[in-house]
Amino acid sequence: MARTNDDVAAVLEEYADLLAITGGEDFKIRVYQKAARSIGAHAADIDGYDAGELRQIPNVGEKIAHKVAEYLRSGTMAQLEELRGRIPAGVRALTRIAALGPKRAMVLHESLGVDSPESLESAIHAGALRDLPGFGAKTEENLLHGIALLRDAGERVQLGVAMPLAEDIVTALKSVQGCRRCGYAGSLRRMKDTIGDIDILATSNRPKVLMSAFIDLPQVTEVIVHGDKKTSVRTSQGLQVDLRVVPPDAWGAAMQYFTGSKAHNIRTREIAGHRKLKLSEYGLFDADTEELIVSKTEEEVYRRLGLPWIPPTLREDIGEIEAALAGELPELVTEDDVCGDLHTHTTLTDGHASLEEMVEAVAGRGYAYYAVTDHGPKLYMQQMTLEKAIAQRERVRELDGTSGLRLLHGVELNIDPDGDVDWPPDVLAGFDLCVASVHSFFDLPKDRTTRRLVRAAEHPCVNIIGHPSARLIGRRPPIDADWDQVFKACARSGTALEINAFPERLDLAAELIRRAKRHGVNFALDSDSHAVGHLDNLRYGIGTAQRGWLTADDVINTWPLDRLTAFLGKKEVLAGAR
DNA sequence: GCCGTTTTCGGCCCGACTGTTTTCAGTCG
Repeated sequence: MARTNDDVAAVLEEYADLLAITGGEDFKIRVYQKAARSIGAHAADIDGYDAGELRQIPNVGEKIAHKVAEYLRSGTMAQLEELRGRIPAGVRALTRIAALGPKRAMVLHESLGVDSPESLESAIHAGALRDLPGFGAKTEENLLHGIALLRDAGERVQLGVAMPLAEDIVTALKSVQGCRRCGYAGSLRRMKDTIGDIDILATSNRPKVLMSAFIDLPQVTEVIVHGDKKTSVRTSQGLQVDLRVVPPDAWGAAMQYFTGSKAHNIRTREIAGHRKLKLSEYGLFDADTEELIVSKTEEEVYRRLGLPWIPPTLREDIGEIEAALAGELPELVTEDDVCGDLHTHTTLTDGHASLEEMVEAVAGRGYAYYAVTDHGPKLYMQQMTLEKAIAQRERVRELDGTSGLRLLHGVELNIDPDGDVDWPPDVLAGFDLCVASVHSFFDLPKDRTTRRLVRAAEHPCVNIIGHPSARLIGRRPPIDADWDQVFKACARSGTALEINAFPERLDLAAELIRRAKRHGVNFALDSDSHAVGHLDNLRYGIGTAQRGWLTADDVINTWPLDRLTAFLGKKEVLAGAR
């Protein structure tokens, strides 16, 4: 479910951005950002809260509580509207360009009238930035690069944005009279890391009623086309949503068709052709007589093509058809296989929930074990110290075993440019597990980045390389490394690669997961939670792992605790033997 | 604008890099 909290957090972030662009006081901006994060991280849904209840949330004081209460009542805030009136939306979009913040965005707007990434690109090509103080040749180059990066992300939104929206729409449509079945298809069902538009499929004996209900949904701001079989709308986030209604008996064939991918469908239609069959969204037909053969379920459709049912996350025509024909489809890892989370944070560093709150939330998830891995001291802004880590460890030991949960005390180390990490081995040996991640120096030459990651992987105490490529979808490209060398080092040294489930990371990405798997690497599927609500993000990591063709056996946190601890302990044994 | 006191005002995660300057603002994590 898309939560009110997320809406409000987005609105407060927008307000903070607009304050920053208009030259607002730094501390004031930060307070709005902090309040946005606190509300986003607040465990309960704030829908219906009054100002008094809102004030109970950390970093929400009198002023912000009233603004948020106003938003909850009326759907907007007067002061936000005032700023929106002064600053074109495109100027805020400028700050999404890497290395361009609010200050220089405003300079560009005020002196050159730049009001979108596109107009900035034109201005650069026209040489308009040459005479602007503070903008040199290198800056122009960086800005063009940033604009290209933004364009590559295009109009697509992150999986973590599209999924809750699609689920809300499906839930709403299922309750409409006459609706028999409803579900999402397309790249969302294939769990791609970004989504261009949402495809929703339904069967109904009253399609007109369903379509009317669809265009009346509160999320809809624009109707693009409106018919009985297909209706397309745009939502307040600018995302297009297509609803297609098919006859009840065509559900399976339509689901297969609209799930795609296009490349996968071309292959399935080819196979149909070879068998003198014709496959469309309405069913599998005899090519000569046009007689319907099957259409009710996807399983039937695939079976009549001589194939087992192929999981949507594999349908990219990258070998799944061949594997299916050979009976060698992988038994994909599922959320039910996961026994614990191995990378999470608390308020000791940059998390928003205390150790106790996180543990309590996890206890309800049926995990067998759970690791707390706050940042090490090298991430200076977190102000971690060994004393704090040891105090946390004592508390972890006290809580261990409550609610049947085995607690592991870990740390997320920072990998420096040379591949070194925060603490010496004798300190690290005191942790149950060490995640090590890249948080800075993203632009090192490829050979240096490779050495850096290989050294980290070969460190006797590092068990998991966290978010290995350090990409931020639409904002920062992956670091450049000779990945095969890195994967070999991980396989050799018994270091797992993380699949970080945070929607803006999804790192490793599916393609690199497949490559790593060929080297025999193990993986850790982690939420990297900084709040209770983030624990649910794990499902996006599951989708990514499935797209990487992983089975439960590939993933160390599906293993029982004794096998996991043996894996974590093996590194030190290896190190001791050296 | 929030928080937490030394209770009504002062401090607010800290350090480093980049590109532009000629001593630093802007941006980032």
